[in-house]
Amino acid sequence: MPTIYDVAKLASVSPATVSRVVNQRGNVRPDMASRVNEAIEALDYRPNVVARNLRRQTSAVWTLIFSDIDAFHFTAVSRGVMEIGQDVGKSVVLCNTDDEPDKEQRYIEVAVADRVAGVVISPASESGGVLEPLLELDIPVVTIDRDLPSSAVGSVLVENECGAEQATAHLLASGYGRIACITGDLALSTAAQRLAGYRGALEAAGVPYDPALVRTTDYREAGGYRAMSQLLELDRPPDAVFVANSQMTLGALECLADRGVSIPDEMGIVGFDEHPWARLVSPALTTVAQPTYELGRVAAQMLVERAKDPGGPPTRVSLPTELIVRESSTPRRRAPARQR
Amino acid sequence: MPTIYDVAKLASVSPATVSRVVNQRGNVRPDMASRVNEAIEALDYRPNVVARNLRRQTSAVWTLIFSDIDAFHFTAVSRGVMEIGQDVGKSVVLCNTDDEPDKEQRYIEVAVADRVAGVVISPASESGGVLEPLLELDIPVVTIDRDLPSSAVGSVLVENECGAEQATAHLLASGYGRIACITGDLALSTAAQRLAGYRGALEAAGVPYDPALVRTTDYREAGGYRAMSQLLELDRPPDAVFVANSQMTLGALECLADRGVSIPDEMGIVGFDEHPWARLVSPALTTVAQPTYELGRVAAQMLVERAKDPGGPPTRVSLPTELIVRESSTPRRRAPARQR
DNA sequence: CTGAAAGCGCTAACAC
DNA sequence: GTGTTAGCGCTTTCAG
Repeated sequence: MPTIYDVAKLASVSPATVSRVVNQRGNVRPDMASRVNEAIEALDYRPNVVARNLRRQTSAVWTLIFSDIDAFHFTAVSRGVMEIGQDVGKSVVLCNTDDEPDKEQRYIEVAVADRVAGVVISPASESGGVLEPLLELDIPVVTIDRDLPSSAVGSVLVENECGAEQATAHLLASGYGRIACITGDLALSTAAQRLAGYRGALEAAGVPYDPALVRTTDYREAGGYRAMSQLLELDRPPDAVFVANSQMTLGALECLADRGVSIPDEMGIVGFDEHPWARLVSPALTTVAQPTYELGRVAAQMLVERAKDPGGPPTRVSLPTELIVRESSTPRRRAPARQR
Repeated sequence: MPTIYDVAKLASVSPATVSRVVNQRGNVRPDMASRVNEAIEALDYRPNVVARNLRRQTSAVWTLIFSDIDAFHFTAVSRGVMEIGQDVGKSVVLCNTDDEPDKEQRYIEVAVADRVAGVVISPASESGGVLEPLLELDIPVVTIDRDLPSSAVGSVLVENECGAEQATAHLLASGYGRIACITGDLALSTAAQRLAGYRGALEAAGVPYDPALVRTTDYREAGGYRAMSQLLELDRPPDAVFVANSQMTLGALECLADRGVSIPDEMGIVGFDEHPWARLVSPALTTVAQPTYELGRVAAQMLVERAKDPGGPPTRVSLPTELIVRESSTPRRRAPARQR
């Protein structure tokens, strides 16, 4: 592979001049420039970005560290990030922590060692400390999805509470009376906020809060199935359920299908997270859509802002959700609430 | 940020010794080693991988270039790659070409400039040439999903033809008589192979091939919808359909729902690609499952093999599919084929 | 406007 | 077993 010296020699100029041509900095006499370009062409020269980065003390890489396992969320967010990345010449390296703090820490170590230009992370460990090494190096960090208490970092979140409240209020308005909530580990801000939204809606409607109707489980499909089946075994089972993420919603739907519970008449359901298949299950599923793609874009945007102005205070934004009403929450005629 | 020299000074040793300790190469007297480690600790030293890579002329990055847009396929494959990557200390940078050859080329340029350690790519342009720059630099390349004619590169494909044949044969065996096929642009090897499998099954069963029953469209949801609706408008519409990818399957299902065509009695359907929601649509969808995760793992594995033995001939493997039979292709009683 | 030269931080011969 | 030293390929002052 030819180096900048080979090009310089062939074009009978100094490497500095070649560098100027390649990077379009400083002024170079047109005839020299074209001589250089010819040499580059002739040798098929390609600048070595590793060397450039070492010299410039910069990097053209962002790290995207994901804890979530949902394929759609993940894909949409990373697309958002990559899109902005492409505009500003950044590559995106992807890391999946599977929600394991160990893995998360390892990936952060790697990001530090690589001196990456920025990190977007949905934290697995919701305690601040993990990000320290990054911050020490002044590497811009933006958290997404989940909040971090201590953060001196940017964050772009979703209005989970508001979204959950809307969903629950909608179920109420549709005539359901005993509404359950399946959510995740309350140590996760998303799970806690979505539960809070659920409670908020009940309160606002003057419906008493019944802890028996709330299940916290892991954010997986199996958890959703289990939680739903427990709810059905209650003495006074619910007549509707708000499920706080899409994987648990899959599980819950499956459980309802297995038990032969008919939606939306015997049981109304609203799930968090929009998916291509939401329209296709029958009845079509009402969902709380997150602006996933935007999430990625905004986070990436913050990274570039922060790189421009490292001094400024970190930005924190919260993006709105959208309730998409379909059939699973809109009974033709409300069945009377079951009494035992 | 402290450098290796700072550590050396503090530990009163030479930078070479620090390097030896950090990389665990060569022998270092234990007492020195611990002095070095203390200094590392004290200064919170973190090796600069950029400098190391420049010196060693290596890189710890793989590039994964994707043309496909399907979130599940994409996620599963990249997980497979990342998993192996983590085992061997490689980071994975992700690129999405949206099937645009321009973007693909740009990403390849970047991979070259970064001197990455390997590239996994599902080619957007199915002509070989694009990979030249990579091969010139002896960067190991493995193609996935799609085949490249000219390839001096490794490849891991899926037995598309066989999978499609099984799917079609299954529809035949279930009693369907007029089976249609919705596939993608035939310039894509996957689309062509899946069509070939369909034809193969018909032939094997002695069923005449009717071009009117074959639709080629883009691999998207809208294309599937359109194709399905055209098929329904035929003088003699099909009584079953094999759809060559998941996005088009979504579209086709939607169309069938809109038209009130009942599955599986009026219309049987089998889709390529397995998804979490396949069980949940009703009736549950019969699919041809690709070993997506394996695809990624095997491709990554090839990258490491190839790095070990750059001389050897490129490996080419083809992974089997699995037919997952559900309700959408298994009518209770076969309705008599419609006559016009 | 161009060239010489000094590093960026690290590793690997090569001496000792 | 350890230290010295010369680069990896590039950019960027600083002179000219």
